Amino acid sequence: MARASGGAVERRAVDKRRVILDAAVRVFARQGFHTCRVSDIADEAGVAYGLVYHYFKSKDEILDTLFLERWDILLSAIQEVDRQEIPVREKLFAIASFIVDSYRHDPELMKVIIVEVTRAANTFGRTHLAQIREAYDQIATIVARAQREGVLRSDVTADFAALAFYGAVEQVLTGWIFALLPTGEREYEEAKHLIVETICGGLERTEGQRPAAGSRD
Amino acid sequence: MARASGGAVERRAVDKRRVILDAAVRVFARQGFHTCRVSDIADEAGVAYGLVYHYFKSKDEILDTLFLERWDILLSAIQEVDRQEIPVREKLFAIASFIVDSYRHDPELMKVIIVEVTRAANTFGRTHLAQIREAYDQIATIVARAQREGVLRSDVTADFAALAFYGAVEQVLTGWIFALLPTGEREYEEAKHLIVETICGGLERTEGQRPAAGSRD
DNA sequence: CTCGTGATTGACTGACCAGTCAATCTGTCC
DNA sequence: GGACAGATTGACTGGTCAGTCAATCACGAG
Repeated sequence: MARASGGAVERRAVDKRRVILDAAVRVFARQGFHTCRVSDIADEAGVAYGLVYHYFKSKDEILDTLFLERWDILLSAIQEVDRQEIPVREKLFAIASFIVDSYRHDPELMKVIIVEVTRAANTFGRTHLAQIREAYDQIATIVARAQREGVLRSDVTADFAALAFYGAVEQVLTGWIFALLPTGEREYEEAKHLIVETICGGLERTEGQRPAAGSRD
Repeated sequence: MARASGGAVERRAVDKRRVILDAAVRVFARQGFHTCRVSDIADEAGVAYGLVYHYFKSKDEILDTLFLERWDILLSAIQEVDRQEIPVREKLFAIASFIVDSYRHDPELMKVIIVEVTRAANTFGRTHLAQIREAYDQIATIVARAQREGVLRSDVTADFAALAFYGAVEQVLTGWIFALLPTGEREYEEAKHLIVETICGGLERTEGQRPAAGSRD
């Protein structure tokens, strides 16, 4: 199937699959995975009900696909960041930036991934626990190296540090998703700095560091 | 109904309601709210199907009740902590302790609250967003006061600090719930310190603070 | 003993919806 | 043109379950 000559056919086929996936993002974001019907996705995509099952084995597989597509990109991005020869703080900033920018670029997709998979570890995320853990582990690796180099304190375990970092990021996205936090270009940039500042620098006022972003004493 | 003389009747009635609620916790924890059937709860409680609807308007109302009961206690606990005249760090430690101990005392209930409500803001938590926000706000208030007193830095907003703190706590509980993190008495105690240490002190190695692993000031 | 009220029972119903499938369409290849 | 393959359609089925309800029970009061 899909011989070299059949480019046009295959292109069209791939497109419909994509159309369905994109529609699913919108529907999941709007109604939630459990609440929506497969027919809602078909309607949103402007295709017949049955076509959804031509391209996907089940409703679950659609969410699955959406998550894995995006999570793989995230994992690659973290690895890429880790390869660079820059200070931890910059690595963490780069990771926070990547995730925040993902949200900026496609809030609906990120909403689905966070709300329906990452934060729904019971229902659906269970299947993907390994993937999610992989992200934690990569971050922990970055922290552990910095600890060995003496840049980060060692009495907070790397695993725990990764948890706290990821927790802050997820919490911020969740805040945006449910409008607990104001959104906007400025807020996105600010959040990146705040996350890294909080996790690396800590909340307590110290002598050494007071970079004060336009602040007064 | 429930005349003064009818103590025994009322007691029995209240008990069955409680039996159903407790059974629901076990069932929700084991199978998840969406996956379980009302008949599973009835079976677990050892009562007839219909009795569940005698005490609760709907399946949702059971989860509702469970969440609100517990969340009210949490909110009171935070307020109580805030009333005390102790340093921020100790206040945050007390809050972290309360939540960790809640988990220690009743992991199934906390699992249900975290997984099915708090982390499931889309499906169910939406109804309780205001309650959840209330907890954030109370924490933010504590941070804000400490900022005014000059104990905490002011370039990280109080709202954001609360988010990061709560995020760390929730992330740790989630780690325990899904066995990403080892559980046990020692781990529970350790977690309380790590959360506060990370959020207040930050991950970076500094001159002033270096309370090596086992020690306390 | 009898009445009444609330507790308790579990069979039943009505709605919903994921997934199936047989029919039809579209385009390619020879 | 004919035949084949995959794309596309949407009506239909089968199973699931939340919630209802009429019947029965348990017990206190008079």
